Amino acid sequence: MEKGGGVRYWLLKSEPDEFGWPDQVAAGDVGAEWHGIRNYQARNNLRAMELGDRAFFYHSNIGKEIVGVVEVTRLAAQDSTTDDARWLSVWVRALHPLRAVTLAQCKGEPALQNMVLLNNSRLSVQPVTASEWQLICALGGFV
DNA sequence: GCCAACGTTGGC
DNA sequence: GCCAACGTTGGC
Repeated sequence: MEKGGGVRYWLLKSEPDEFGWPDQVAAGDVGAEWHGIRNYQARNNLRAMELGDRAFFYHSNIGKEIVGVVEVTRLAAQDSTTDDARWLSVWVRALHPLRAVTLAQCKGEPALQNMVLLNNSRLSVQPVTASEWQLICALGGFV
């Protein structure tokens, strides 16, 4: 568990008809609470996030594509949508839109074959490696 | 709408 | 602690 090694990278999944990129953008610099995570692995990833960490915003089900970059603005704390102390949420704000990078596109990239997105499709909060991050940013036109 | 993969629950 | 049954997620 590397600590203090600078910004780390993540991927957050949301169904766009529940909460999509436009909703995240509309939340502005204050951002929005990333709530509703009820999976231990995902929760542990939330807990590992630090201020300033960046995450891809992924549209699951509808779209199946990475559509933007968000930044962590509040550390993990009690999820406001439950009293159950096991569940945490962070806050994130929209940082930059991406030209959509589709799941199919990722599958076609040899350098992305080990992405969690391709190998554990059900995990809704995932780590992303620095090299994966850079490649997807390049594909998405975010330089 | 279907189904595979995965996580959780609960009986033993 | 094992494992069968069940529920959920998410790609197709």
